[in-house]
Amino acid sequence: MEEEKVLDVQKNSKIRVLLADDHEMVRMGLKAYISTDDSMEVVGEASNGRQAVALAAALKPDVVLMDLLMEEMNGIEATAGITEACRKSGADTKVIILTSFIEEDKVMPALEAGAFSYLLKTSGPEDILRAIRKAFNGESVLEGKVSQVMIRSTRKVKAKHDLLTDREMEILCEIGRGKTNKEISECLYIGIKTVKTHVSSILAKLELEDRTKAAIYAVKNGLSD
Amino acid sequence: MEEEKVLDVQKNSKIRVLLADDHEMVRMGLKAYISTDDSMEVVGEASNGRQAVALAAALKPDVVLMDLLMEEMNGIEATAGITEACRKSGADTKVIILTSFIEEDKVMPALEAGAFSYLLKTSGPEDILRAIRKAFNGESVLEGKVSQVMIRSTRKVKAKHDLLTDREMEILCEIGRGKTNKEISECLYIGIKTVKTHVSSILAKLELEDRTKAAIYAVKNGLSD
DNA sequence: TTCTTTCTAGGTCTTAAGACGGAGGGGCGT
DNA sequence: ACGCCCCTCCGTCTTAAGACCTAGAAAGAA
Repeated sequence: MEEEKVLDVQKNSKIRVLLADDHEMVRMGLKAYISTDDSMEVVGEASNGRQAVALAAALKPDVVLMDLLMEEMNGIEATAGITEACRKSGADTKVIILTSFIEEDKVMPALEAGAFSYLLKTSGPEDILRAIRKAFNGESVLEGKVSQVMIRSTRKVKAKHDLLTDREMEILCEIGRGKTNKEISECLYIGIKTVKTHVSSILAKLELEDRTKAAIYAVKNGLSD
Repeated sequence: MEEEKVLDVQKNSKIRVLLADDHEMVRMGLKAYISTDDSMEVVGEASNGRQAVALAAALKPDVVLMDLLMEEMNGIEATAGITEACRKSGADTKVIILTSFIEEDKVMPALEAGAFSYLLKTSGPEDILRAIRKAFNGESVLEGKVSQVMIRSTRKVKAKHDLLTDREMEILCEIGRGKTNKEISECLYIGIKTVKTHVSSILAKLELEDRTKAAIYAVKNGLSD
């Protein structure tokens, strides 16, 4: 019995892990470490978000270790894509965010996108292996500082700016790039009066007083690159 | 002849590499990869800048792979420390900066501190091994984008905003927090006219057109928390 | 169809912003 | 003592910003 179970773990039910990180080096490090643990194995590697989603759909891994900063498609979008695909296919893939910094504004979006755990790369490899095992068993792990951030974020709930219309978002982005109403009207091929109208409703919706505050909002929320 | 040289490389003069990165994972990845190359070996690992300097002094490695973001002492300070120690001891340790992002403001300081090469972690491991060999042979490698940044940085040399006076910096910070002239005048206990004067000279010095652009500048340069 | 939302735009009015020029006092180096 | 820079403030003038109100066209939902 006992032996069978062990065999099970070793042969049939190793935890299947997909790595998603654009740094080959990081993937190697993770792979090297994961390979030292008999209960899990790396079944695939993705170097960008798009690949991660595709591989997750194809491989149906138990766990995805996901970096947030990737080209093509960032980790949050990829996480959303994977959980969405899971919901449809009935698979049960847990996404563990594994990133370098606490980017306050990315913790909540990541969790909303369906991330199961959130770890920092500063955690030792042991922590990561533990998190993989826990995720497989349905237990979520949030790095210490993450929960603090969550508490601060809970009352925010949602980004205010998603009550903006598409057009308003465009204009907010331009404000965040420092453009004047006139410049915005020229680059969007609309009248300056129209721009003013949009700006007014942006300020009202975001509860801000002037375009300068709107620009700061845009920059801090990464809306204008 | 040829063979002797090869033997030399394999037996006596493996390139001795010191790793300095606070992520154990990254060190593992690098170590794994370097171990696949017979011409080099990892002789030590440091998880912060202070350790890196100490180990470099003790081990006198040929090459140090140095991350920029570390606790205790950052990569730039550590690089400066190592090159300084080298100069005194006559050792010839090459420091290769290996970091995640192009942080424009850190490229030049790193090179000034004595960094020999500058690589991004997005480079594949092959590039890194190549850079190690090249560094050992006295050949410097700058990742593509780095040279572009250098060109852009050469004329800047310094951040524009350090030609601002103390008072102007204070006011720029407040602008970056979204305050109006009136609010600034109140919180600094000066007249609104005075604020306007300062704002005008800030805009002139930074070559910006309005306070919104100044606010964006402040936020992007992290001047206003 | 009707109602609602979004995008467009015009008019009017108020005010914050910023340019430009002048000016006095204080600190600091030579 | 003199010049230079910094901080302070004044007045004037122009214009960009933004509030507030109105309104038409198009698209989509009820």
